[in-house]
Amino acid sequence: MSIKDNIKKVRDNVYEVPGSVNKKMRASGRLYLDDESFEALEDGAIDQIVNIACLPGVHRYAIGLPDIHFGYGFPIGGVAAFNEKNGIVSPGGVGFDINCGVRLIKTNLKQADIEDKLDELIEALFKNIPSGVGSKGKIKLKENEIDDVLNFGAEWAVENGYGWKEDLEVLEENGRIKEADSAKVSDKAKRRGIPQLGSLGSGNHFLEIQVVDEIYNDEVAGVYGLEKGMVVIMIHSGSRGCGHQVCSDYLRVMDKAYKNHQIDLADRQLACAPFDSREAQDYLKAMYAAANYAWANRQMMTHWIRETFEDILGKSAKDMEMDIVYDVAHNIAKQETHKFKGNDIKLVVHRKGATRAFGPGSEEIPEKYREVGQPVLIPGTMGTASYVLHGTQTAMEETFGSTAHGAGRVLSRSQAKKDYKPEEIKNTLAANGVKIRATTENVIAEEAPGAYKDVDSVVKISDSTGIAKLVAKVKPLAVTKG
DNA sequence: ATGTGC
Repeated sequence: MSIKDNIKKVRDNVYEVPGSVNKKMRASGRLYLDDESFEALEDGAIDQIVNIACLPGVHRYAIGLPDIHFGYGFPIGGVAAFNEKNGIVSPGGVGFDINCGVRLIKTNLKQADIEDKLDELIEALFKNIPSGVGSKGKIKLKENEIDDVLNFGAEWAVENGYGWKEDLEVLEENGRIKEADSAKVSDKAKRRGIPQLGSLGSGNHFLEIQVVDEIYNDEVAGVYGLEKGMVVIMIHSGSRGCGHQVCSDYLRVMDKAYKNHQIDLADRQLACAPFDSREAQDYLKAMYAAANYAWANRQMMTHWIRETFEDILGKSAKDMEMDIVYDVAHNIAKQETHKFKGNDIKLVVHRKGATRAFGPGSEEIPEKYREVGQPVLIPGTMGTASYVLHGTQTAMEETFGSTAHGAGRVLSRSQAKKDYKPEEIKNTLAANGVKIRATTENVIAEEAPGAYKDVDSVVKISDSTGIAKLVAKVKPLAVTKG
């Protein structure tokens, strides 16, 4: 008997986990999957959806997105919203890499403009943007400056010469959540954050030079400033050791808190506290601070990417129109107001491996994108395509304005190393015309595309269910890996 | 993801 026997299909590519599977459930679950990925999904990830649906104040349903897979407490590729009145906040619902996210930068260059400079460009990017496990940034942050980074995020970066003032307009939250409070971040997290600011990280984090390969929606692509054949740059990076430490610190706090507040948990990894408790409020302020760190981090890398293109191509970044298209968070919880049965409900929306996909008219998105919905950036795996989608009204109604964030892992790192040889992967990439520069051979095997679910199908399910709609496909020309 | 184990 599998938990899947209890699940019924609601409509094409949407499954429901009934609230009756377990007596403790306070809501039902929803899974956005096609039949094939539903069959392939591990029961453990569905168990996690059931566990979340048992948490206090869970609103409507616990959601599994097309890239759902088993994670720490909460699945990755999931959304859960908890009512501020009687609900909880949980670090496991955000994950370790707070504000791991994606930024897309456009140019006015065509592939032909950079073709003979591509080797030089990727080599210089690899050199100018520190990457790898434990990598350190190249700036020397003063002890007291880390508080400004945590409290002001990308604003701090721009004020300190990293990038343009107008960059801030096209970042989720304008690159700074004002409720952040560095006083709630431990000294240990700050100590880890200080040397790492302005670095890419490792694993599936990357920096890619890409070309727009296909346009699915001319109108929206036009609004986002994208056209076929355009060279773009994508950054996939997070809050490094700083966010990791904030998560670890508050998991410990919450492990005590849930007992003190007498919250019944199906899994200790769901450790949480009531929204209005001191523990939850402290976590939110610290988590927002780590999110700000990640926005500052991507902002600094943006600056060095522009400098690198200027150096190699001999034109100014302004002349190359290296504007940011958008920047999205993939791991974050936010206080948001959502409509339900005609009422405004205040929720803490936990997105773990999920992209905000606010639809047309949302005041939270830049004015220039408001008529078409926000850009949704979904990275592929090494050497494969990435996608730009737009947020929709359907997402607002069904998924708290959220959609998938990428290709979920299907092989563990160790398994990937057994199954793939770095040399093979490099040859395959080369055959597809993709250049790669990585810190280690190891990471190339660990990040083999075969170790991940196909991003194309993830995006297709998002598009067909309407929780985000396709705008453009971009394909890599060259990639750097940490 | 991560000073890739406390």
